Amino acid sequence: MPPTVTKALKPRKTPSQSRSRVTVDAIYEATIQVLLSQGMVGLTTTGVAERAGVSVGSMYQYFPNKQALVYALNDRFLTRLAERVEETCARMLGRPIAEATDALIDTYWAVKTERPELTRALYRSVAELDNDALIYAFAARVDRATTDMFRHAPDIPDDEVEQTNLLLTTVIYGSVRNAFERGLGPQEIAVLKTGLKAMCQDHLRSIGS
Amino acid sequence: MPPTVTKALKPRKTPSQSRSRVTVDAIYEATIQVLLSQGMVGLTTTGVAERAGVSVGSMYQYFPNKQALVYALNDRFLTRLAERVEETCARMLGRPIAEATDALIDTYWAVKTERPELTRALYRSVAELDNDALIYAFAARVDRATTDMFRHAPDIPDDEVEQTNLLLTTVIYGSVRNAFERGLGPQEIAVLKTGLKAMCQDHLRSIGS
Amino acid sequence: MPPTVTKALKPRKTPSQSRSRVTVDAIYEATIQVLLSQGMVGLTTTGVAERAGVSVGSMYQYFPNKQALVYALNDRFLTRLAERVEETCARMLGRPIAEATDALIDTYWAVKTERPELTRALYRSVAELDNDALIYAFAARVDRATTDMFRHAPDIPDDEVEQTNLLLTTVIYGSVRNAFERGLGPQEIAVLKTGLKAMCQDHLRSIGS
Amino acid sequence: MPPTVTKALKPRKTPSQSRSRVTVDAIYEATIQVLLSQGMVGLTTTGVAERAGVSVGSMYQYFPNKQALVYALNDRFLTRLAERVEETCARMLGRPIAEATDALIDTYWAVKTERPELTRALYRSVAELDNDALIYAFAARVDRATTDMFRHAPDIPDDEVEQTNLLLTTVIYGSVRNAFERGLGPQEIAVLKTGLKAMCQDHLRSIGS
DNA sequence: CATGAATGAGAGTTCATTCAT
DNA sequence: GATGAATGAACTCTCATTCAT
Repeated sequence: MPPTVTKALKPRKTPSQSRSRVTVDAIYEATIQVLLSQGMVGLTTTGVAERAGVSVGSMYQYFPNKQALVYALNDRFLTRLAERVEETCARMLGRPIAEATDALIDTYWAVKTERPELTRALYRSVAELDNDALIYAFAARVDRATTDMFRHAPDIPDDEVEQTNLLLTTVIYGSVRNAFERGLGPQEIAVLKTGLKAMCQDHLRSIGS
Repeated sequence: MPPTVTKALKPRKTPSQSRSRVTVDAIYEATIQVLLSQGMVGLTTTGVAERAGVSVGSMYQYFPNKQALVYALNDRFLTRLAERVEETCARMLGRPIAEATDALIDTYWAVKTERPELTRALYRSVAELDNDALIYAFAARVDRATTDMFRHAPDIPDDEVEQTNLLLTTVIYGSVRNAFERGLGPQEIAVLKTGLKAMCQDHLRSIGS
Repeated sequence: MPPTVTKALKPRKTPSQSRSRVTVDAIYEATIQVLLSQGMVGLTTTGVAERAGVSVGSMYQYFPNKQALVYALNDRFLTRLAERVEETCARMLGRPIAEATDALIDTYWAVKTERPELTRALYRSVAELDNDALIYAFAARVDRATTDMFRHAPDIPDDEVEQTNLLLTTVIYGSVRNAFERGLGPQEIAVLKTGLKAMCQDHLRSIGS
Repeated sequence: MPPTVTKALKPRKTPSQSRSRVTVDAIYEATIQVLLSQGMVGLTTTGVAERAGVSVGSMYQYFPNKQALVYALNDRFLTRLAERVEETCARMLGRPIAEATDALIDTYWAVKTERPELTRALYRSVAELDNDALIYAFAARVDRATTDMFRHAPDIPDDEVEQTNLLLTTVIYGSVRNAFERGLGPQEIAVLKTGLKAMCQDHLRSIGS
């Protein structure tokens, strides 16, 4: 059911010259700024270009259309996220499942905490259809990493890996997202993190016996 | 941080005459149809009016502007959701916390399952800023109901109610949402539900001792 | 080899209400004015709308895009032309070929003379690809009429009709067009008309014997 | 009524160095390619430069603006055409008018047949106003040649030369153009050529007596 | 001289909203 | 009240042209 990309959404060219690099980076940053301050609705091409101190024409030299801007942002963000998760999973290969899960939560939480507003802004931007494909792709990528991690854990039977992975990731990702969308204070956030970890541990202990 | 409403978003009047009622309902339904088939981007006033078999002018008789349409939809949906939760909470007043939690999950899950695509469409529509206020309001309302339920549970100390409520609701709402956004099959969905319930029970048992 | 139409080029709706009629007519006339004074290059949607005393939005209510404007103009013009030719052909059914040819030249010449600048402007506008289809269609229509006329002439063998028709129409249409494109004075034009008629007569006499 | 040139349309300099020569030729050829494949609408400066394997900047070294490109193309083509006609006329000096006319038709037809699509493309490009001047100039040049040829024919009275020239050239040029614009097959084209020649001969015989 | 990134005026098009009928 | 034609600000995107490197 993953939707198909109907438009060119990738940057026209990977910028290598220094001048281009600066321009592209300015555009990225401007897109984030505008997205945060005006939201998806207020994200206009001229607005972004202006904020980036660049002409519209220049922008279109690197991004074939408006969607490509947001797409690129999501791509960057998700790539970073996926890399982080993969890193963690690699580091936790062979460790007991409880430890692995804890590490996963830590990693996920950390990424979200780094630029929380950007995270929220991006979640919303996904409404523009074509990004769905991107999301699915990254979900699959991350899924592969965590599944692998769990499969190598010494304390979980092979035939439970899939199911456990599905449950844990769904609960973790969903809870983390929700935690950050509720506009809570840092204290409550901290409490939630501890609670989530506890819940997972309790459950793992319960099925482990 | 809750955003403030800057526009008139409510329907101009509560329609009481029968003819109006029909018109308004047609508009509601048309909005849903368009939202589902075209997404937020393709939701135009003329499009909705046409689908509803009503003139744009008439539509503006009942909804002062485009946002009001989506606002009303969210309002309806959230009201129904809140009522259902409140109902459950009332029914579970005084019951042990494990039972109460189970019932909460069942209720929440049931509401989502009823019109899953509409649910997703609405989630996305929230991107239009002003609906945030609505969401916050309903979150608070539902929170009051669940807190109340947990406070009357015989097996939980008063000073843990707030925390437990925050954790459980965050995890439940987040997980349920995530479960439905992943585009999973019914089997996996069912597995997830069972798993989520188990996790909550395990945790409650753990802190209960 | 006739090109295919790739866009909607026809007016959105045939205007029936009086207000619409006025609007559409104003747009037609404005398009002609702009086409004559600025040429195809200077024909902008806002320019036409302004000249017509109408908002761009209104224009787009009746014409789905810029091309449709020119398309409509060509359509109108060619329809009128075709009707005139068909009329003449009908009137000349059964007449000797010499007379028929003379009448055809007169008709064609008359149409061109009526609004010569418009004629030239339209010829040029055809450069916009999709109008080719229109041209082909009308060429075929007119061809049918003239072929029919010649077939009913008493003084031409059946197996020469096709060829004679092709030659005469090619020469007549081409010559008339060229005559008007050279920017000649009325005197020279008149001389040309006489000369063209004479040429055709001479040839017919020659092959008739 | 001949339009006036408002912009610099000629190449900046006559290229004499060998490197320049190659560049300019590449640009010429690229312009033709693009014109044929994309039409006048798709003829962009960057597109041509790319096809020519040259930077836009370089192109502007040789052609002051976009129009100059098309202008140069027309210039080249028309010059070749004029030269061919002048050649024929020179060769036919003093020959009887019938022969001369036949040769003229042959020449004109041959030029058109050589690169028919280019011919059509150029005809269309003329829509860009300023080329009109060019056309008029060449028309006059060719006219001079043919008039001269006819004036030296032994079998036509001096006071009929002008008129005959006007008629013959108008009919020939118009018919040839039309023949090639109708999208006919080679057979029909051949028939037309024979027919056109016959018509001219018949007429000349008729006025000659 | 060559390059091609940068420019930005201006084009086509959409759509929320109004108001004469 | 109902209608839907009219409005026009705002948006996305193109492309001829320039000029620092």
